[in-house]
Amino acid sequence: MSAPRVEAVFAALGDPTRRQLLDELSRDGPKTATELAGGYPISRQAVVKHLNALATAGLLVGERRGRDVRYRVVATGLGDAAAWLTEVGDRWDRRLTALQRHLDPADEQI
Amino acid sequence: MSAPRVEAVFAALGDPTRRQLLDELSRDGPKTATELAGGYPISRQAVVKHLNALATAGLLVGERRGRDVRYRVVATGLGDAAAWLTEVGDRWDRRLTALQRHLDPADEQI
DNA sequence: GGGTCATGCAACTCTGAGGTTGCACATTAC
DNA sequence: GTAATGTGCAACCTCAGAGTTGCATGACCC
Repeated sequence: MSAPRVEAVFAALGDPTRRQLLDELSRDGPKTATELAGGYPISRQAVVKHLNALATAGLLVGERRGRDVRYRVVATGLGDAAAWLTEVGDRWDRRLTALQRHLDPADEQI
Repeated sequence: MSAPRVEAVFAALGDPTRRQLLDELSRDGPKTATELAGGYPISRQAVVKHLNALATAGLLVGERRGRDVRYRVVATGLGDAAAWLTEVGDRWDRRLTALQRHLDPADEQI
């Protein structure tokens, strides 16, 4: 259940522009695509595509307000990805400590 | 200093095959490229490219042992990425609670 | 030595994602 | 009403990278 979520989140976060957008929205609060596009060397349409990718991954939602759409961060998706990272890291740490317990000095160092 | 590290880590983790490889290595311990390749529907060379990408991001190291090279996980790079995720998430949470404090019911709901 | 096995290197193909442009559709402002 | 502004849609282009194949190199085993 968490697996496909993490899948989409990392795919979305793989692009540096998308990380910047997420960063900016989390810092400044909700903005429209046109407002955001001003700060990047790419077209508004390109920004919209990135925002849609982030929204599909569950990291953003776009809320219509008359003529414009304001995008805001949804933090839950990030939590899942962070959990995956720490899980892999911890798993390796456990392996390391388990190995070190059995280790005689003649063996190669880990 | 942490920024370019995170950059490389997310770029590396953006590919599902690379996440699987990292997952497998963290679970089963060090393996060679040929051993790993057996479990995937792609060629050994493709696996090697992925392993190099992960190594460049500082998530793996390859250690030569006579004829073969054993790849093992390095957990530190993951920590940086996890820190970035939780930072963005926390930042948004702070924004949320700050907004809710100033909120009068007439305004739109966040 | 000769055979086997794993790695390394290089050239090549090809799909998909990032980007652009142009235009149509809504909504606001005058 | 009309002009201006923001969004949505679709066609198109380009290029990085995921994958392949082939072969050379180096280490192990007999």
